[in-house]
Amino acid sequence: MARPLDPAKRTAILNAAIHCIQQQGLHASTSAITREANVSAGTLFTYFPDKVTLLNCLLLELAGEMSIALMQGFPVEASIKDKAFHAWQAYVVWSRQHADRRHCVKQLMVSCFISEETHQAIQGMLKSVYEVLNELGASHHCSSVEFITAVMGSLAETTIDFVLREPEKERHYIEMGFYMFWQAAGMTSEKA
Amino acid sequence: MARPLDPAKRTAILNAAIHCIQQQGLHASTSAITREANVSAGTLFTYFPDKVTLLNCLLLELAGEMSIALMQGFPVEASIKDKAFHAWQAYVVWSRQHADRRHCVKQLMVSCFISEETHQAIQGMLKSVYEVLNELGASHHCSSVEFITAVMGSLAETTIDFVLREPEKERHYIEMGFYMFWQAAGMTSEKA
Amino acid sequence: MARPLDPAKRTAILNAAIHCIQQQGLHASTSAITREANVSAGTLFTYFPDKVTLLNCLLLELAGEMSIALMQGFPVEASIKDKAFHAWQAYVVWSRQHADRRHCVKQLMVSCFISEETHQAIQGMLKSVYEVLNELGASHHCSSVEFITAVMGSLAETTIDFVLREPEKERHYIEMGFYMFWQAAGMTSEKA
Amino acid sequence: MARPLDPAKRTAILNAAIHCIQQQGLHASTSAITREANVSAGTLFTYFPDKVTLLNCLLLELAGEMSIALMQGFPVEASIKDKAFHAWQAYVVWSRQHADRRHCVKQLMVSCFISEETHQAIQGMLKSVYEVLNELGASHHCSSVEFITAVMGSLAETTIDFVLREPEKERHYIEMGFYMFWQAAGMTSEKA
DNA sequence: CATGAATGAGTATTCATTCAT
DNA sequence: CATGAATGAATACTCATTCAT
Repeated sequence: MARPLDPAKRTAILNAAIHCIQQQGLHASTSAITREANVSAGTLFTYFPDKVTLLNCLLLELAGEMSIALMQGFPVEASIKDKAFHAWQAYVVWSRQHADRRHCVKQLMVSCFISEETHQAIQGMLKSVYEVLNELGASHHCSSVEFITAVMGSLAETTIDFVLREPEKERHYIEMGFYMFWQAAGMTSEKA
Repeated sequence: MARPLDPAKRTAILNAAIHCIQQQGLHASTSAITREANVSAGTLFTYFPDKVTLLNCLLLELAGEMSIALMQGFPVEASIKDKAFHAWQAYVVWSRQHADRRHCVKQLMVSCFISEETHQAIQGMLKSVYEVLNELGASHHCSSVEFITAVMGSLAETTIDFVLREPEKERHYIEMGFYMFWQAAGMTSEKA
Repeated sequence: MARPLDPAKRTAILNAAIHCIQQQGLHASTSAITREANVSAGTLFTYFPDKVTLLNCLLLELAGEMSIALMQGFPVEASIKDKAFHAWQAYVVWSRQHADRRHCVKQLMVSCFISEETHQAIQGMLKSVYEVLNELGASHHCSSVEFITAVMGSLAETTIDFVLREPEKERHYIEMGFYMFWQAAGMTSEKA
Repeated sequence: MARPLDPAKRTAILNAAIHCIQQQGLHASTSAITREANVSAGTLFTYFPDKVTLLNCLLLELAGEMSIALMQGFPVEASIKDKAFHAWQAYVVWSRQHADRRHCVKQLMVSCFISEETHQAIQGMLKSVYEVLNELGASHHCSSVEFITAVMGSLAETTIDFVLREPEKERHYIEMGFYMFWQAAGMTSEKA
C-alpha cells in the first residue's frame, strides 16, 4: 500500500556501487555510493541491510548478467573447441562492453567480503561454462582440469586488457588469445 | 624518496607494511604498521611523507628485490628459450619463497595508490627481462611483444598460484606452465 | 492527548512500549515499539505526535491504572493505619503483578522526557492516597507530610524489590515493610 | 618523551561526562562529552578505549571519592549507632555537595553498562560501610541484613532529595531521616 | 487512515597526520 | 630525531519523523 520498494532505486545503488568501486576500490564508502546514486545515506540500508550484503548482492547481480551473456547463443551441439571459443569470445566481448563491471567482479572475487554461499551461487550460474571446461580437461586426458581452467581465465583476462587498450583490434586479440590458449591446453596432455 | 635517516628503521617499516598488507590489505592502518615495526606512530612520517608515498616506495623496493632475483645467474649467452625459462623459473621460485611479498606486489599493482612514475620506474627495473621478451618477440616475428609479455606474466601468476597450493609439485608446474607458455608464444607468429 | 482513532491500536502501541522499555530502556526505538505492536512505523505518529508525547501518555496511562488498583476496595471508614496499610499492600501487590509496568513507571519518573504537566496530572490521580497521607501527617502533628509521603514511597519500593526477588515471602515483606514504615512515621512527631 | 597523558584532561572528560549525564542521561553522546570537556572527538578515545569503559571508570572514580568522604573521620571505636549515623550524615552531606555526582552514581548503578568487576570493586571500596551494616544486622538479630541495607539506602536517598530541595533544613532532615531509619531498623528483630 | 520507503542528522569509533615534549 | 597525544574528518549504520501511495 505504501510506496513500494523502487527497483530503479535498487539498480541505481548497484550501478553507483560499480562506479565508485571502479574508482576507489571496495572501500568506497556507502556515502559515496548513495551520493552517486542520488539517494540519501539511509536509503541504501532499506535496500541492503549492510555494506557486506550490498557487495554480495552486487557480485551476484554481475555474475548473473555475465552468465546470461556467456550463455546467449551457446552452441550446445558443437565441438568442444567451438563451445570453448564461444565462451571465450562472449566473455571478452562482455568485458569490453562492461569494463567497469568486469573490474568490480575481479575485485569482489578476491575480497574477503564474499560469503561461501555467494561463491557457490556463482558456480551454479556458470555451470555450463564449467561443464565445457570439464569436458575440455577430459578430452585432453588432462590431469588438472583446475589448472586448465585457471590458464583459460588468466589468458582471457590478458586478452581483455589488450582489447580494452586497442578496441579496434578486438577480433585480432580474441582469435590470437584463444589460439594461444588452445595450443597451451594441448600441451597439458603431454606433460601431465 | 625520503632521505633515509636510519636505514634499519626504514626497512623495519617497509617489512612491517608487507606483513600488515598481507594480513589486512592495503587499508592496513599506519598505526598497525608502526606497531608491527616497533616504532612510534609519528616516526613513519619522518621516513615517508604520507601513506601513499610509503606504498609507492614499498612497491619500488619489492620490484627491485624481485628484479635482482630474476637476474641472478642470468645466462647471458644461452638460447632465447633458456633465457626465458631462467626468468620464468626464477620468478616462480621467488614468488613461492616470498609469498607475502608477491601478495603485496599484486595488490599494489592494481591499486589506485600507485603513480605513473612508479609504474615506469618498475618497467625500468625489469629492463633485462623485457629485453629477453623483445628478443623472443622478434625471433617469432611477433607483432605484439607486449602481448607476449603479458601472457607470460599471467601464465606465471597462474603457475605460482598452483605451486603455492601444492608446493611438492613445484617442478611439475614450473615445467608444465613454461611449456604451455612456449607453445602459446609459438602461435603468435602464425596468427599475428 | 491525541484523539484515539482506534482505541485498540492505541492500547497495542502503549503495551508494546511497556514491553520494549522494560527490555531496552527508554531508548527503545519507535520502530521496535511498532514492530511489537504489529502496526507500521508511521501509525505510531497518528496516535502520538512524537516519541516524547508517547512517553508522557504512557506514564499517565500507567499512573491511572495504578491509582485505580490502589483505590479498589479502599476502606473509607477504617482507621488511618488500616487505610495506609491497604494502600501499601495494594501498591506492593500491583507492582508484583505488573513488574514490567512498575519498571516503566520508575524509568519514566526519573527521565528527562516527562513534562511538569504530566507530573502534576499524576499527583492529581493519586489524590486519594495523598489524602490518607495528609490525614496521617496531621494525626502525627507532622511538619512535613511530603517527607512522610516520600518515605512511604521509598520503603514501598524497597519492599517490592525484595518481593520480586523472593515472591514466596510476599506476606512477610509486606508486613515487615509496613511496620517499619509505621514505626518510622511515628518518629516524625517527636523529631519535627 | 612525547607529550604525556594529561591527568587534567582525563578529569575534564570525566567531569564533562558527569555534567552531560546529569542533563541527558547515560545516552549522552561522546561528542557532547568532548564538546563540554573542550577536547576533540578523538581525544576521549586516547583516555578511554570506548564509551562503556569510560562509564565504568567514571563510576569507580565517583565511588572512590564517595568512599573517601564516607570514611573521613569514621569513629572506629564508637557505638554501632554512632557509626551508622556518621556514615548516614557523611553520605547525605556528600550528596548535597555533589548533587550531579550523586545523580550519575544512581544512574550508573542501575545501568547495564557496569561490569561485574566494577560492581565488586565498589563493594571493596565501601567495605567499612558494609561492615557497619552487617554489625547492625547482627545486633538486631535481623534475618535480612540485605533488607536493612536497602532500607537505609532508600531512606537516605529520600532524605537527600529533601535536603537538596530545602538545603537550609539539612540538619533537620539528616536527623529526622536517621531516627526514622533507626526506629524502622529496630522493627526487624520483632518481625523477622 | 494505514503503510513503509525516504530522509538526514546523529552515533561510537577509526585513522592519517601534526606537533608539543 | 623519536615519541605518542591531539586532532577532526570520515566510516558504517540507526532512528525519529515525513509523506507518497
